[in-house]
Amino acid sequence: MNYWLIKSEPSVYSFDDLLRDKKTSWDGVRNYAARNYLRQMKKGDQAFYYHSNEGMEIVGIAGVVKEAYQDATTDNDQWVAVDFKPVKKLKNPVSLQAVKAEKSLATMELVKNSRLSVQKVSESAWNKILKMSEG
DNA sequence: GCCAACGTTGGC
DNA sequence: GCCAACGTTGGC
Repeated sequence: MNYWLIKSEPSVYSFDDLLRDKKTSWDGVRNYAARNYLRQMKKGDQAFYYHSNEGMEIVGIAGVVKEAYQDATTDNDQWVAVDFKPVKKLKNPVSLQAVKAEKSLATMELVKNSRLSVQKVSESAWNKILKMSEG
């Protein structure tokens, strides 16, 4: 089981939108690094849902319900989409600021490469952030 | 195959 | 709204 982090601008598609829709297709990714992560995702994997630009915080957890398939928004078969469902909303969102302030999380892609829209999260970072969200 | 120019993302 | 950081494109 792997852990991930997916980013979206809440004005475009927020975690609340996902809660309302029950399921969404994560398509339109046009970045190779992000695409490679999408391809590695397995059904049941979980991902932090991060709001970029507005909020700048991890607000919830989404789960993979359908593994990588041809992205319907393009004919180019090198791009893929993954389907997610909402798992749960975090009790307390974990802000980028809080992640940055936590030394053990300094190596996260969220901190080091803020532009990557799909990221991998280590198990220890995952557990750490979960703990922070409960506090 | 290198690298300058350009476009986009996202934090501030 | 600005701009740094990064990825992509395209000329050579």
